[in-house]
Amino acid sequence: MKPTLQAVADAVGVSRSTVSNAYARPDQLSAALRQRILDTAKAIGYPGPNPTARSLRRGFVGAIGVLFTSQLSYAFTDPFAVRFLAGVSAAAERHGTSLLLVPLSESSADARTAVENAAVDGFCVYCVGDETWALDAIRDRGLPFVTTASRLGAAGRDIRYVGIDERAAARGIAAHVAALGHRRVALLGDTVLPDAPSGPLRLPTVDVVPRPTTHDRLAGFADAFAEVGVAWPDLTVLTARGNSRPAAAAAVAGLLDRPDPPTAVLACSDVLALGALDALAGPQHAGHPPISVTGFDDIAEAAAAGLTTVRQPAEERGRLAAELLLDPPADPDAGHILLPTELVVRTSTGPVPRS
Amino acid sequence: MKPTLQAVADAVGVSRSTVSNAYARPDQLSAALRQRILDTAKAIGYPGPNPTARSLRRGFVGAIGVLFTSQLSYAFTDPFAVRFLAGVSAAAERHGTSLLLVPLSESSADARTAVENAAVDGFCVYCVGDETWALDAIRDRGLPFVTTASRLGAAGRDIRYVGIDERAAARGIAAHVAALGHRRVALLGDTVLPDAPSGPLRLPTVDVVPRPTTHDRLAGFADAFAEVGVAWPDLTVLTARGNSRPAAAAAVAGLLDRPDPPTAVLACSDVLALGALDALAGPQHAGHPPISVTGFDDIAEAAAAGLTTVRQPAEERGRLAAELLLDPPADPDAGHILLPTELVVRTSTGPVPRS
DNA sequence: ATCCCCCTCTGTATCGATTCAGAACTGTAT
DNA sequence: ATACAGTTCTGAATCGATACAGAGGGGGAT
Repeated sequence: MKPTLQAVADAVGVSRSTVSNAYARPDQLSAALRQRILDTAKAIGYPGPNPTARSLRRGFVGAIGVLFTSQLSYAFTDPFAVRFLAGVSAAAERHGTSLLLVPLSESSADARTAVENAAVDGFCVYCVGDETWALDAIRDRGLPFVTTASRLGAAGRDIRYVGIDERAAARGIAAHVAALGHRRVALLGDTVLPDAPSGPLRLPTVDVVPRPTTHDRLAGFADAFAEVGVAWPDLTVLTARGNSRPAAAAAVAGLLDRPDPPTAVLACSDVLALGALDALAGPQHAGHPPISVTGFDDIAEAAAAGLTTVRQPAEERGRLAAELLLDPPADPDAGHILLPTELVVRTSTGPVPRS
Repeated sequence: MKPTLQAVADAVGVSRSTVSNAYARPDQLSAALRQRILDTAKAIGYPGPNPTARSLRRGFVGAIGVLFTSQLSYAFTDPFAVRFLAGVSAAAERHGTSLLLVPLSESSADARTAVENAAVDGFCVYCVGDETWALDAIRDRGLPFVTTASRLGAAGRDIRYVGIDERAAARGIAAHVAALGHRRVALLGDTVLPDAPSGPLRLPTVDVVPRPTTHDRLAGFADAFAEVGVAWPDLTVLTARGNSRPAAAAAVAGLLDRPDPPTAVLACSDVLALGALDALAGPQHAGHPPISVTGFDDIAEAAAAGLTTVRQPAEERGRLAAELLLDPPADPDAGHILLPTELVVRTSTGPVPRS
């Protein structure tokens, strides 16, 4: 059994309070006694005040939870998520707060338990899907949180939120593509519908897409093309199972054999766009006219690949989310942040080739 | 004030134990009563058992700490560290354990406190430097841990360890470079000496290098060149402040103006190697004979850059570290794992150009 | 009818600290 | 000598739950 505070107190012959003060409030006792206590503690192998007991008594933990509404191990493979995390960690670091990464198993019941069992003072929620259970679970626990879910952000509720205007940004990059003359285009999203296999999809309207981010970006793309006379049914929608390069490549490859392949592919993320480029770089497409590709997020690889994309401040998003949580602004309106985005035109887009 | 277990017990008219059982051990009470308790709890807004109190009583937390012996926010910018983390998180996920990322401020006193205050059941320590304070602090707390520090690993102590044979792997890639005929080479390491500015360094012997990983890799490089008759003093050692591309580029650029530039640069990490390539791709080097470059780790960018490097299983390293911590093997020898590495030859290395 | 067992539920001790009002002591001014 | 102010330390209450032995009641076997 490890010695406790009490054991040290007994060994020194003082009260428990005094030993506690020796650690947490040096000004409450004489330096000599404090030293004697610390020495004795070391001598009997006291590991220092138990953090859990301290948290219980003090009423706070000194850690914030980071909740990815997907597998945690996936998060580390997503460059955008990693940059978000880097931002969160920078803010936490400055604040001296730890970060608790909460793992999620598949079943949502377990996921709720994971939220309920997390010893944290609040949550940063990185929303990948349309799940509200996570927010509900946090709210039920009465913990403060900040979210990145565009739908909730747009809801303008009292929910603290850091995001971008997904739809407007998407419209912007799509307008660029439209201005280059593209009219036969494919839109590529991650898990456009929950269980659809990678490939083309027929959707009555964009509003059936459950994931808020995917929905908003697709809707933005559609907005821009609607303005140049291309209606929703004339757009090809591709889904990739999971935000992965191979899945995106597969989805795009399936399109290339068709009689009238698109002249441009607009992806909902850079990772998907890179997958599209992979497909276009393959032998299947060799000799055919080039197809323009756009991404979203501007991850590091995008520049090297010459990808035209939408830049959003990823670290900033994480940093602000954590700061909103760690020192909440007095003004509730300040808890609702929309960050600017920027269209970055590189070499992956060009005018429609005349055939 | 949030309602407690006791409040629910009072509201339902049962004992505290019964309410506790309703949450943690459904088999200990009738389904009907359990439902009534859960309903009442929801009605009065009880947030569920307090995780901190539960941990205190149960004696474990359900989280493991991940300690980077450097700024946490740096860790997310290092591709190798991210892959390590991905591995740790995969294991944690499977085990239903959370990950506590402990932030470190500059001062080592604060850093110790950070370790002392972390509410965790054990630590995975990702060692970047030669710091032993972290291990000492963890040991003083009496917590189990697993480390990646090669020096400790090599020490063959009872410390649990997952790593690679740094020196042998480094010797392998250096032998490849030597076999290509290179004799005038530069070795590039991250923070070879703590406070040296980026650029060349004169070291009496490799053993003055404090960081274990950097030391072992440089020593491995030197081993290979010693075999072909190039002694330590004939090797140029370059240091880059921090494992960053620009710092590496700066260090290498400083060498290009010299009368006898090296024909090869062997870097201690892919990030540094990419920096070296940046410098060589710049206008300063245009028109000059190519310089071979090697990296270490085989991060994702390495393949795209055609970098010859040493592949090591990064996720695997993290995964095994976490598993060693989460289910300790009965056999103590099994707690000491050396993973295989592989030389990956790409286009960044070639024979010495005849001038 | 008696005994025994099982199923539910309760009471109390306990996890390991922090907090805060106040006791004891010391020294200084009146 | 008395009062008063500081400093240093103590005691008891408290944070919010879990564990475990055991009480009480109902039903089946004998």
